[in-house]
Amino acid sequence: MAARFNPLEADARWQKLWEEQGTFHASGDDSRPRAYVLEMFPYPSGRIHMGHVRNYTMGDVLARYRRMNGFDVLHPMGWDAFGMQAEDAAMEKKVHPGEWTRSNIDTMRAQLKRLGFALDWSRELATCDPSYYGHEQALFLDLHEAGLVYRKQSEVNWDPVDMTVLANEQVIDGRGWRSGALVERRKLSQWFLKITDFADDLLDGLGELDQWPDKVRLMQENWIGKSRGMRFRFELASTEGSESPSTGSGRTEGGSEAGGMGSNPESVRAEPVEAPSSLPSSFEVFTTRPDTIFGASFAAIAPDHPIAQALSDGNEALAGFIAECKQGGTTAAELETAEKKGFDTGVRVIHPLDPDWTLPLYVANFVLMDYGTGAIFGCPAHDQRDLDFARKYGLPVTRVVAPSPEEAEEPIGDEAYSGPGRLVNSRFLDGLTAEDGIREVIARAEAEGWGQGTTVWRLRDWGVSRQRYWGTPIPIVHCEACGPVAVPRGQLPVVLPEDIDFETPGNPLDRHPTWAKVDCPDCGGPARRETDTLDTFVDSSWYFIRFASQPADEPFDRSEAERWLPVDQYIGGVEHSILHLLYARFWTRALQRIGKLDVEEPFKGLFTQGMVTHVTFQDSEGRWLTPDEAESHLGPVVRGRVEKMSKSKRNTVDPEPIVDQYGADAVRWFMLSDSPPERDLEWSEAGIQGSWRFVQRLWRLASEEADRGVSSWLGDGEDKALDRKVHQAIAAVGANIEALAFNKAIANLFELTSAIEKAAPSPSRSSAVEALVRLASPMVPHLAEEAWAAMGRDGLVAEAQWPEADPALLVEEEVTIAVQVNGKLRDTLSAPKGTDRETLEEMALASEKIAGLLGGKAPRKVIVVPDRLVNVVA
RNA sequence: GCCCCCGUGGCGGAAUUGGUAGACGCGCUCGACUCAAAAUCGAGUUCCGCAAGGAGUGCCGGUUCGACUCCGGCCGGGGGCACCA
Repeated sequence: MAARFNPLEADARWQKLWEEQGTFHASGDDSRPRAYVLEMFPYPSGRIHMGHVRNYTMGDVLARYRRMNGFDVLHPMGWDAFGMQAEDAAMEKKVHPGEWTRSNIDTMRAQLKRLGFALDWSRELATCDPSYYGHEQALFLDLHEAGLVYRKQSEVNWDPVDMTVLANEQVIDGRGWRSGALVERRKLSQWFLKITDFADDLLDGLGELDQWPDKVRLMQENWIGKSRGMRFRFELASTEGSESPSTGSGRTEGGSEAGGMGSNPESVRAEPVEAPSSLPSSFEVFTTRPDTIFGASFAAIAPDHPIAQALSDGNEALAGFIAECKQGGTTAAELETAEKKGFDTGVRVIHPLDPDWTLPLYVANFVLMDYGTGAIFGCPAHDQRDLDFARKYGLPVTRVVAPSPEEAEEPIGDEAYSGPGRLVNSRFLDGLTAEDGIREVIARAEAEGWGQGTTVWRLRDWGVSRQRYWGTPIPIVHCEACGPVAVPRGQLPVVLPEDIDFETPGNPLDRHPTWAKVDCPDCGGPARRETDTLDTFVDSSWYFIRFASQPADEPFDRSEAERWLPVDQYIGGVEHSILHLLYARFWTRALQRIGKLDVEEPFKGLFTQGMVTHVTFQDSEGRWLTPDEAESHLGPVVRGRVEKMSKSKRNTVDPEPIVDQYGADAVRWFMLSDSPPERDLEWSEAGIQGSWRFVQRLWRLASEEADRGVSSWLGDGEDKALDRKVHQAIAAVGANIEALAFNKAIANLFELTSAIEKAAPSPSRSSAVEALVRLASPMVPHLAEEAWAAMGRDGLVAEAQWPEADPALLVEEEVTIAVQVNGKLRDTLSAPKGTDRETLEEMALASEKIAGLLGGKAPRKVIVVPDRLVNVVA
């Protein structure tokens, strides 16, 4: 038997055999229980990186483990193949996005295959293939028919140089990430999916996802952002008479006389301005704290609120203020330090619970048009922003919530009080708790008709239009006569044209000479195709369904898909916690609502793995160096932080040469060892070498056993201690794989390996080696097959049974009992498992050390935990 | 600002319901084999101490016979969200 395991030769041989035999094809129609294991499919950006290797290795171990435990396993792979990078490449390298993408897919597929993943390649799909996106277009039309798709004008980030819409993530400090041009807000007609229809379901559904990380559920909960509260109307006070507000005060800086128009001589001779006639007589505000309504001291509206717009007509000061608000930076840091600014419009509004009480109306920079109603009432005593604002503009601050009756008149200082308490200074609400107060005010508002209880969501409908070429064409035709018309099903897929040009910025579909020109499917008149494509998140919102079932003539077969779904274990990066996972959940529920698929949640179990990190190096001028460069660099080198592998920091490690050098198994082993899978894993040369040594160690053990052959069965009889270790390892490795605690499963395997190495030859030892090979096979499958064959076992270890742990062998016969005095360890003793309390106490007190420490005195108390410890309280 | 997670040897990290802290790996030290090296094997490796012994899971306090684990208050690191009314 070869002294060393040679992965260069063995890996390919086994990979070929698995492929030829279809070892990892999902059957889907036999009697075995089914398991669907899925990792987030990759974007074909060029080459596989270590993050992929880690992600797919984890899924692979689980998939192989499930197969060995008698499951029919679906473990597919595909390509999230649409996206902007391909267009960027087209512009930079003058290659067609499709060509670039497909060639990347070929490269990456070959790289993945070299890692020996137990994937069902017969189900491979790429979202850029018309045989995929054509079905997506059909589903889009299904949702459209069901009223879950609509079109509306919406503001987008427009890059005037690249002539394209940018995602929020592509706007950096107000500029396009590529062109550097100042981004404009433009109104465009966009297609939207009604995800808000499902807001409550998506929120409630989180409660059922008990196999999801709490962190992800929390992030989705915050993203959906449900706020219960009340909407109510403020009537504008009459604008006639000396209180005429129409010119506004124009003050944007603080003044103590709030709304003190009379002091401004200009206002006296102000012409009666037209504003009131074009002004609505009332507007709505939203609040989560209707109980604090008697603490109101002002109302404020967003700069782009219709009333603000109307008032700014002919009021230059206000128009200027509004313009100023729009210029503000949008970065987190800028917002945090941004000053609360307002503009007193001079208009007054009537308090809904007291017609004689009016409040000044401000336009304020911190009120957002796209949340709630774009208008608020300010209650400075109990909201920090309102308090800052009130202090600045000299508005009254009235406490209406007090933690105790004694503090009812306690003035508010620099901090708003948002804690619990009872209502004060609030007329009929006095004495109520906040909750009761909220209920009471809503009840009264609803009875009197000026407001109602309501729920406001942070979640917005999903805008799916992208002014891009490399995406799924939206299957709609715009007819001059009929408006937007769905492309008839028989004409799907709407295929992207291949002959396009990227020389000019903008969407090539728009400029294509013929593609968009069509006849209206309804009236036959002249029409134009929708040239926007779908957000690529749509592509990834249903690929897991297509994996489960892929008929040619429809997106999926319902009963076949339902047999596999939901995905039992989904594994991927935490960066997809919100968007991808929320969209996929929405899409699945939408399909359920329209009766296409009876699945509520797509992913039963979710696991988010950590990143692969590596040290960074910089030279004296701050330039990033690769580890190789750092070694040979002549000047001083600064060893930087351990960071996520990235091209810009030059600390990436390409998996392929590593596989060339050490083989797939060593790489896989390293990806699983050391760090818990949810945390970051630091790549290191020492680490991969350690893995390589283990692979060889395992091989030595197996090949020695194979060489020894039948003679070992004539050995020294059973080795009970080793048998125990084997069965404990069987139980532990299995439990740890199921818990996705791969690092612990690895530790179990190390331990078993050491135990076997130390054991003398015996039948026990031979079967221990066989068990070890089976237990390690999900992690190091090539080596395991090689060892399995060398030991003369039939078939593939990939198809072998996972060994069964004998419960009788899981417990030790002799246990070590800790003996403590006052909780401190002083001695240990050995006793048969299950020794009774009295005996253990006697044994402990008989110990010389313990007797010495007690100094002849009787213990005050003795605590005995059977099979664990005796604690003597002196 | 709000929310969440995490602080354990030189390093990555183990530790069922509170019950022998440091499993396992990396690194390091010593030894064996070797002309030598690599590979491999053996022993050791929390800290202080020759030892007996003592201290020890970010810090301070509490509950308990007993706390890495539970509670309160700090400090430090990471992540998410954000003028969300």
